[in-house]
Amino acid sequence: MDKTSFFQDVYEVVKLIPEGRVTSYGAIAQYLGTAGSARMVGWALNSSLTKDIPAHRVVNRIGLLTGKKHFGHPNRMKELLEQEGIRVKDNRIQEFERYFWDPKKELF
DNA sequence: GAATTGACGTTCT
DNA sequence: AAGAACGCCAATT
Repeated sequence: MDKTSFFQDVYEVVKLIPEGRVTSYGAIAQYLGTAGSARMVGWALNSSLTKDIPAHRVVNRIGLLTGKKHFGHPNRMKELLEQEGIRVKDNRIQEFERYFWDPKKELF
């Protein structure tokens, strides 16, 4: 095993997120066993922007598009989510619980 | 090398 | 109930 490729693990999980689904930083962090370091997930995704990682499917615990500003343009993230059939109001995902994809439940 | 910040979340006050 | 503080760990300055 590597010396904790936290980032790479995050990429794996995010890439496994089905279309029309979303997850939260904490969920990924907990799945990786690094609960509490949800911030690192954000950092990881920051690097994922230049990769093939659909980071727009990852939001904070309340379904708020906190990282929209990192997509180059604030509306980019919202547009991407809506393209997948997810209803987004301002910066908040509607029925977040319904779209929530928990790796601990789906993958575990 | 120390201090600060950051796409969060939990817990204490 | 609402607000403030802390913890996580890496990257940037």
